[in-house]
Amino acid sequence: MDELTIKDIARKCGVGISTVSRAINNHPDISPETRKMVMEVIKETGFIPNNSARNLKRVDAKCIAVLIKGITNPFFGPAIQIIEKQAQKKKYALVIQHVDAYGNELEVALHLVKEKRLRGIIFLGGSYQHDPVQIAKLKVPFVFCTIGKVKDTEEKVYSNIAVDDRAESCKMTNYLLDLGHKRIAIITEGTGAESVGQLRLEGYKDALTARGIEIDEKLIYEVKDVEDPYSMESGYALAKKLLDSGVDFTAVFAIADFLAVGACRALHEAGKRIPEDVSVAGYDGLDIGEYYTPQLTTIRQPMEAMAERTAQLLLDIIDGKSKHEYISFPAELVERESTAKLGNQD
Amino acid sequence: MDELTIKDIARKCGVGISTVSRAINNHPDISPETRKMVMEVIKETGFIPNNSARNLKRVDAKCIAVLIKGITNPFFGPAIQIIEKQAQKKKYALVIQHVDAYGNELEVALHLVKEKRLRGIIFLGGSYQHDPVQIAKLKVPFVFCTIGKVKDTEEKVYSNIAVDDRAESCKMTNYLLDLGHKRIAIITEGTGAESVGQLRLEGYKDALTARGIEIDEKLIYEVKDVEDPYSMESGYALAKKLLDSGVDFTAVFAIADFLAVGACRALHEAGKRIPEDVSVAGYDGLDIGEYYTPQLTTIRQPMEAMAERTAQLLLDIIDGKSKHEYISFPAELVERESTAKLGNQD
DNA sequence: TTGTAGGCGTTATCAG
DNA sequence: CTGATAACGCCTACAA
Repeated sequence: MDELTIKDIARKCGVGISTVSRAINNHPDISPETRKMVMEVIKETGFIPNNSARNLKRVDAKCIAVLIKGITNPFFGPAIQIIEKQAQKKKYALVIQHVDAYGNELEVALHLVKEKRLRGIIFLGGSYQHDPVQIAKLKVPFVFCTIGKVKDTEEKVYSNIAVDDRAESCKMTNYLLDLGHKRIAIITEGTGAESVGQLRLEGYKDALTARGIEIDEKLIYEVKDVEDPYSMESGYALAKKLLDSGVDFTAVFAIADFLAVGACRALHEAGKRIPEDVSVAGYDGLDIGEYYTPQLTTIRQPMEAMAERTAQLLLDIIDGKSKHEYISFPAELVERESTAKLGNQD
Repeated sequence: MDELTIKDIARKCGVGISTVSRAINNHPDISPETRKMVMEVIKETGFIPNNSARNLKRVDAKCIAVLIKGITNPFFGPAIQIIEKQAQKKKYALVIQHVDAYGNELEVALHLVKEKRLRGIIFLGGSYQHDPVQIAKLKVPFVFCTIGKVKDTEEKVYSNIAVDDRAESCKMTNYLLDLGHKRIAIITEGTGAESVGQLRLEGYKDALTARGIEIDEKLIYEVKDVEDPYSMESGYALAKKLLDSGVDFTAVFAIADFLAVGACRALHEAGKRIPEDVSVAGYDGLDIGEYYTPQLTTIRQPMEAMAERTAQLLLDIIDGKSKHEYISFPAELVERESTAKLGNQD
């Protein structure tokens, strides 16, 4: 009596096992009364079908997964909600899995596909560079969302939906340059050569180079070897380093809003006013940027729209109604309180 | 050739199925050379055992789960890391599952126990009131972490590790009272009668009542019917309502740091200085409270210590080395910049 | 040390 | 419409 199985239910109902199965799975060929009776007993006894057994046998589970990089990244919160809704609308089950910052999401995906019978996968965040061997092994359609660069091969084997991180980063840097800043420090993330942090750093360099400003390595700070590379703590620590270095700067571009917040605190503690003494810019468009004082100038990624498109695209591909695509979304530079013209502030 | 199974590996190696299984599962009775050979083939072919099949058969999987209330609650980030480490130390696999704010975590737990063969469960956040029928159905040991009230029955069927929300909330209210505030607005969460929001509200009332101050319902604001009840957005909206109501107040106690941040913004926009015009207090001890300007006075829960104790307790109970316990952790009132004496500020 | 056979709980495929 | 029965992929006695 420890674990209830479908057999017990069948016996209790005085019907065959398959009848119970049919009732559970909303199969058409079963009489309404029988179904009702069976369902009643199931409710009474609190029977829960064993998912492992189902996954093992089932071939056509309508199920997709979303793998999220980072245990607890608020950036993806709204995206998940939206994907959930889209999946529901098409009657797909959705499994949500977090992958920690230094984990290999493709690896996790491979395992998950074996365990559940996934029809498709969405990757939220993470690396844009993956082992082609692993990519080849992943037989179900998948789409990366929010993940920058992508090698444009002739035959697309996956989809990608993202903002052009390099260009947007360049845009923000140009914005700061237009405000008159020349000594712009950047706080970026350097966990690996294949993360958005690198793309955003490149965009920064692009902008400076285009204006003929030499890139000063003393103004580049990279988060490394920490559990959460996009934390306020990291931003704070690096901004402190920057301040301590004594190097001259009038603006800080943090490639994530959280980093920007941390940087703001460090600057504040050092007696710098924002934006009067130093301008600070972020990236992502998190809520906190709106509620922080000063409100953060940032690059807002259209997360909702991207998530919706991602889910639709994946579902369409599964249905054979679409091929893989690389889609670039425009981001918006949101001017707020944390940046100002050099020498003529606010 | 679509899906590799243990049989294929066995054939490729020219050994029996069970030999492969033994190699995979680190069984003792297998010759080192055979194991090595098998493992090599597995690596080459990229074979991944089907987890569903394993779960179905296995009885002694060393696996526990942690269920987290809220899709993306940064509050639990550090806790998860710690639990992960403790589990690893004891060679337990850890399944991490998020339950959305309005989902039933016990329900999810029941399903998970069936699917994987869990030895125990940790609940992070969520309701403290559960259907006794469901509780009874959950046959594996489980411990609630961070979840306030608990009915003290003679025979404990689960464990609970938490701060005394009611008392701590009372402490914070008293602190504000001691600063001279009498008109203290509270922003709390009212999603259900069984959440920590209610406990904290009670603590607030306790403090006022003890001082003979009448409770003014016009000062009580509850978040309701939103996807994320602990958001800055909610705090902002309620603080705005409070301001618009024209009711008199000199302090705001938000029962979560995020709510406090939102409230701060609303006050700031209304031209109120913090803490000169209005004191604001939070609860939880999130990072943001430290980096926000002004830094938030808050109740810091010892999340790390609680998480560690939680994991240890659960593992001990599983090993039969301990019985269920209700453990209360002390929280710390952290005085920072957002609160000040009434009429004699900062 | 290794291989064979049976079964975990379900669903799919058949006959009735 | 319903009920047996054979898989699903793996683990585990048990036999060799």
